Amino acid sequence: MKKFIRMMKALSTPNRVKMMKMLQSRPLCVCEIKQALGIAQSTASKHLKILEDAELVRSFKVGLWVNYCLSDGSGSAYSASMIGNLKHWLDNESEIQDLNQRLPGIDRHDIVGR
Amino acid sequence: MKKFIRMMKALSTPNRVKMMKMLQSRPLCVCEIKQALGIAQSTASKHLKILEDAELVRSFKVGLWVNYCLSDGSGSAYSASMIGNLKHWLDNESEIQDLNQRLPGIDRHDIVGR
DNA sequence: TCATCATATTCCAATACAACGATATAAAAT
DNA sequence: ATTTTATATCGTTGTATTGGAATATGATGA
Repeated sequence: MKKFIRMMKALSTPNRVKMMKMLQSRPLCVCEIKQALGIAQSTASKHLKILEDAELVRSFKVGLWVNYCLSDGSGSAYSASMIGNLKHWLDNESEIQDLNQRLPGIDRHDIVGR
Repeated sequence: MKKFIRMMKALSTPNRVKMMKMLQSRPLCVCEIKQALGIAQSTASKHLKILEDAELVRSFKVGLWVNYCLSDGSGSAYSASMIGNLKHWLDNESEIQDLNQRLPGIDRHDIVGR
C-alpha cells in the first residue's frame, strides 16, 4: 500500500506530471527541467527525488550533470503501469503541448547560472 | 490536466483507496464505510465527496441512506482506467485483506448512532 | 408538526506539501 | 589547490489537506 500511495502522491502535482511527460521525449538534466518549467533549481531537484523514490524515474551521472529518464518499471508494477498510461495520456493538454514545443530548444549547455 | 490531478489526488490517501477497494465488493452507505474504517462520519462523507468529484464513485439515495458505488468510468478515461487497475491491484495487502474479511459482517442496520 | 435518523457542511487544529533562497557537496577545469 | 559548475540539502513560508466535533440539511415516521 505504501508503495502505491507514494506513486500516486508523486503524480498528484502538475509539475511532476509535466516532468514525466518531458522525459518521454529524452533524458534531461535538472537544469533543463528547471528551465522548461520555470521553477527554482532546488524545487526541480526535490521533485525529481520524489519521482525517483516512487520508481517512476531513474538517474545517472554524466560528468557534472545528472540525467533523469523514465524508469523501466521493473521496480514496481504500479509504477510500470502508470508510466505506460502516461505515454498516451495528457497529450492533448495545452500545457503539455506547449512544453513539448519548447523542449527541443532547451539545451543544458545554454543555461546560465543559478 | 486538472481532471487528471484531481483523480490522482483522490487516490493518494490510504483511506480513500480502501474505500475504492471496499466498493468493489458491493455498494455501501456512509455509515458502513465509517464503521469499516473506524473514522468519523464527517470524515467518511468528505472523502466520498472527493472520490465522487474525481468521477471514481457515484452515489444514489435509497430512503435515508446514500449508497456509494464504483463509477462506470464514462465520465473520464483516466478514472475508468484507474478503476480497472484497482480491481486487481492491492489485493495482497494485509490492510485490504483485513477489510475484505470484516466487510461482510458490516450491515447498515446494525450501526448505532453517531 | 415534531422527533429521529443518515448524511452533508462548517469550523478548527494538526500536519503535510510546494516553492524559494541560501548553503553544502561533488566533479571538472584551471 | 582553487575555482567553477551542476546538483542536493536545509530552513523557512504560505498554502493545502486530513481528521474530528459540532451543527445543518433533508427525508422518514409518529
